[in-house]
Amino acid sequence: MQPSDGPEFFDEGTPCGVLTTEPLGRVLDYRAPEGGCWMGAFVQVPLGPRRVIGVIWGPADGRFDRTKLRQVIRVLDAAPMRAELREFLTRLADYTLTQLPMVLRLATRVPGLADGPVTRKLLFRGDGLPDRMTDARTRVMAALEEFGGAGLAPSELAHAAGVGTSVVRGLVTAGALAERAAPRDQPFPRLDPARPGPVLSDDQARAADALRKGQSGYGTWLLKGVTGSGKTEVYLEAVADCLRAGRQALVLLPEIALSAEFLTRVEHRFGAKPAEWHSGVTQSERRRLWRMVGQGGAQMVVGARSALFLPFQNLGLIVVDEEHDTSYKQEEGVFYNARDMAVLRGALNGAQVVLASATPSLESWANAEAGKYTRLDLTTRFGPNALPEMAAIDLRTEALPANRWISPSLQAAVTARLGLGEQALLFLNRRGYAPLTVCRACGHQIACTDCDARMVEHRFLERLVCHQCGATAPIPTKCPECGAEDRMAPVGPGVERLEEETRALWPDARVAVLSSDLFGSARALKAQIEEIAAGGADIIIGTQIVAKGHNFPHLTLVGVIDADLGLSGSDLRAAERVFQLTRQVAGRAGRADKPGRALIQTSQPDHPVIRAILSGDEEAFWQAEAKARRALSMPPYGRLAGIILSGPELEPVFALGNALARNDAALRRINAQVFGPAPAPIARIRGQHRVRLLVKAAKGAPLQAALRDWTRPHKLGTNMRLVIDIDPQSFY
DNA sequence: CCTGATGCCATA
DNA sequence: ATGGCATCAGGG
Repeated sequence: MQPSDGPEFFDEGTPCGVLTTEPLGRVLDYRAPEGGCWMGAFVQVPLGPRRVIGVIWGPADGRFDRTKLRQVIRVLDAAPMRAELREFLTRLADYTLTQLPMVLRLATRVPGLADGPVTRKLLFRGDGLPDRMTDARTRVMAALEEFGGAGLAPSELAHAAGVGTSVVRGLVTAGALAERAAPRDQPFPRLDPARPGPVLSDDQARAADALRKGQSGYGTWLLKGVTGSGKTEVYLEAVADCLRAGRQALVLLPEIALSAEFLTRVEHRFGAKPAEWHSGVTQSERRRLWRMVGQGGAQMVVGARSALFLPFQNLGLIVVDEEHDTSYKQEEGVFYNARDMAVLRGALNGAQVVLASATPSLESWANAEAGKYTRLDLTTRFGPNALPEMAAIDLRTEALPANRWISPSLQAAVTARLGLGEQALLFLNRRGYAPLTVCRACGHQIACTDCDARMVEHRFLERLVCHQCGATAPIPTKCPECGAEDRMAPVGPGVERLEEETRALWPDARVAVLSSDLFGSARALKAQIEEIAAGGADIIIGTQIVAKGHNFPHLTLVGVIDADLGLSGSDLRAAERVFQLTRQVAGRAGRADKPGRALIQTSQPDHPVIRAILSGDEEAFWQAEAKARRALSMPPYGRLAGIILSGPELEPVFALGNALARNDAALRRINAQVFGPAPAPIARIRGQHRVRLLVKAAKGAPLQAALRDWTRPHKLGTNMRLVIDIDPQSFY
């Protein structure tokens, strides 16, 4: 486990480079400890008055006065970090513009790393004879005979014998039982890939075969199949091949999809459950998993995105299930997309990567088109109801009354669903009450004084809000232009106004609105979503956040209020979300045997994207969507970066945003454009005001370097933060 | 990220 | 003078 010499070994007292988990932005030199140390070793080092954790990262830099070097305190009891993982962390830090120590932190987040070898006391047969035998004592010795080959903890032994722990203690004192220290962290039960798998359909067998033939070195697959088509069985065959080759497999699932059901399926296939890594796992299990993964004592890990940073010894396969799920994007601390980073880690480890989804992201679809990924399609559908009934409501022929946005056809459909006790979702990607406030006397439109943008009425806040700069103003009763009293009128719908109309149409229905600005915290939002999923609402009104990886099992009708909004480029992924939402309804219909329906209100029913959605022709949808994105040079045919500024006071945060927007020479050098500043989707989190800018560049442009040059000269005020979000998932 | 040093101000 | 707190630089 520990290399004892060679070029990667540092003899006691010689300088070596240590990367700590403190945000220093550079590797520090230390003298090797007693017994020496080696590349990748986890160590404890003195830093100022403290002791911190680090990893031997390379040879000493040498510029620091050698006589002033402090010594590594000790090498920690953990398998050294392999070169592939060190390279992965370095590349991830470069790509995401995050300080390397922050990324190292992700790979060292394990309880008890700084502790010595963790042992526990186990009992074995002792040499002594007990002074007297009782019935209870006989049972204890018999239980030890039966179960105690590898030793038993006192409580386990007492439990097995059906006696109290005092009986066991008495036998220890008498010498009939001996205590010995044993490592606490035991290997995980072996998985047996030789067990017979399920009988696969032709489709599945073909896909599994292709994966098997590819099992040498790196390669990425896009495994596409509708819900219920058996993607899991296919990739579990890839896991089986990986295990047969003696390598480790990692299956990533969106946090929300991690379920006992999945673990049971693995157990059926391989005879034992895999190791689990996610936020709900206890500290001691996390420690056991982390150590066992590093020693080869865990063959298969099922985990959330952070499992990507585990110290695998011989990683042969990474599966990213539900690869389109937006929760793979971490938008806090280190901003990374676990799906993309899985591909990077796979490449560095010479591992296979399988991206699985019923509705792949356009990014993955395009990578398959470009030949970077190999596509595997499971085409078998089940039942005639696999697709929802989809129809356009042509707003050119079905005229809506003034200030109404729910057409009679949609209204009738919702009423029918409510009668069946099912849920309906009305999708409108516009926050606030009304996007425009107009004077009916003179036609004046209330615009932001600082921006070229109209003020959006937010009745919830009782203010007009500029979505560009975040400025707010009271809702006027008098026209600022002509002075007419009480002639100001809200024009157009936002979700708040749609809620008003909905409550008027269905006064007895329980209506829930999901819009990012109505929630102070992500947690409150998640709680609300879970309540709705459990049936806590009859009608859901939502902006794009409703599509963020959540399933609503009672939902059978989706009404898209204004599909044209998704086509105008205001939100990059709106069309993709409309498409995924309709597919989501399709999944429900197939499983619950309830016919699903999607009604799309549009005034452009002949638009290629709308037509593709209506026809259910997925390839046509992607082709159309790809064409639209290419025309705008948007991802995946262009690059984006979000800049998030935050601080306790709004004004200085905006001032910095404006300064950045003005001084964009470094961006212009690579022909990148900057948009904003605008309030972030969640404009205030934990008292911090958040403002964001968006940078758009061509696909091949050296974006990271330009962003570094651009932001470096700007000094941040106290308590202000600037973070860069490469490939942002959501933005306005 | 922590910590200890520094400096400014409010208070004894 | 003295202590409290906010701000800042340094860490090998």
